[in-house]
Amino acid sequence: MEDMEDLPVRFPSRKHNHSSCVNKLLGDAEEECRRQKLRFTEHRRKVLEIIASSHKPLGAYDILEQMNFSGRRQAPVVAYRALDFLINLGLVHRLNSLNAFVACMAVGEDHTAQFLICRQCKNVGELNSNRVSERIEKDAVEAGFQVDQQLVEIIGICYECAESG
Amino acid sequence: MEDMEDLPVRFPSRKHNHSSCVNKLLGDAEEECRRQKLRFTEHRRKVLEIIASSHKPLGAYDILEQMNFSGRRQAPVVAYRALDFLINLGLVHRLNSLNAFVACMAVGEDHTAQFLICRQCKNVGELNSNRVSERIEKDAVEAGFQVDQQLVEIIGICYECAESG
DNA sequence: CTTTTAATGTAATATCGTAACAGTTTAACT
DNA sequence: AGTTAAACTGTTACGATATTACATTAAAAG
Repeated sequence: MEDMEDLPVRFPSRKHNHSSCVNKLLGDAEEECRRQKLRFTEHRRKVLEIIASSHKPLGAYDILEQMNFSGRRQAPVVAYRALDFLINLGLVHRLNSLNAFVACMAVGEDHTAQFLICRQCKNVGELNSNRVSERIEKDAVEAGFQVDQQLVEIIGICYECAESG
Repeated sequence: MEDMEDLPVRFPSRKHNHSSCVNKLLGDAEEECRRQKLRFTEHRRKVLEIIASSHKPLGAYDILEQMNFSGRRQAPVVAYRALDFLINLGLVHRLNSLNAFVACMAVGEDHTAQFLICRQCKNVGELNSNRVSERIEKDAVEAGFQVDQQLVEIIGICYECAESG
């Protein structure tokens, strides 16, 4: 009989409250940085805020455009440095098929992630299926391969887009 | 009880015969083009040959470098056009995490594919696990997502590299 | 043999990402 | 506090990846 674990998934509804999820993520980031004695600098906060304010993946240069606090245009490396930091902390994920970035939707939950990319509305959701990651791990090992990292990106149509035609 | 289907996997051994796999792939390509009434032009043949001659993923510009038949340097678009063609035909796969390309190892077998990328020897193998693709499909659907395409890239250490330390 | 479709040649440019190095801020330790 | 070491920032330049646009040529279909 099949393992019936619950299947966590987060796909951003069209009507969910953005500002609350941004605030949660900023809070989590602050806490995590305190715990690990890392610095949550202005750039890092700003980049996280920008990414968290959209569930559509943003390119590094999109982010950069929104970083002109002082009217000054930042150099690309500024965005990339902050992104590296946030990715290492697990607060941001990189989507390889899009060269773009999204906020993590399951911070602090010790999760695996597979990304659900809607090619219509462009929103990205996060499937946190241990069944998928375990299946991959097992089959890779059976094939003689030792797994360090899994990248799973699933392209298709989300529930809301399927409904509205 | 668990489904015990066989698990096809191709990881290029250090001592396998390259020229025979190149020839097979070129033959498959010709046949497939005849069937679909598509043109297997010089550029396309050359690009496929270059990719098939290596199990290490090649970037578009690496390929380009090897295309200097006539001493003439080709424009990037030449490589990208041939790559698009070969990818649509299923003869070549793109690895998103590396911005690079590899030859398909299971042409004409109507297969799903997950890529095994060895971070030591840089060879890339192909796991053709229907169990993995079905698990992804099921869990995505259960999460309300309609799947069009799956991208699965697995980074780790291959069997031969694990053996030799 | 002409019409239409597909492929090529060529140039320019867009997009994505990193290296290198000097200067500044922060944290940690006398 | 003053010193040192580590982390972060500013800035410039550049490298790597990929696409657009358009004129030309070759091939297939009628």
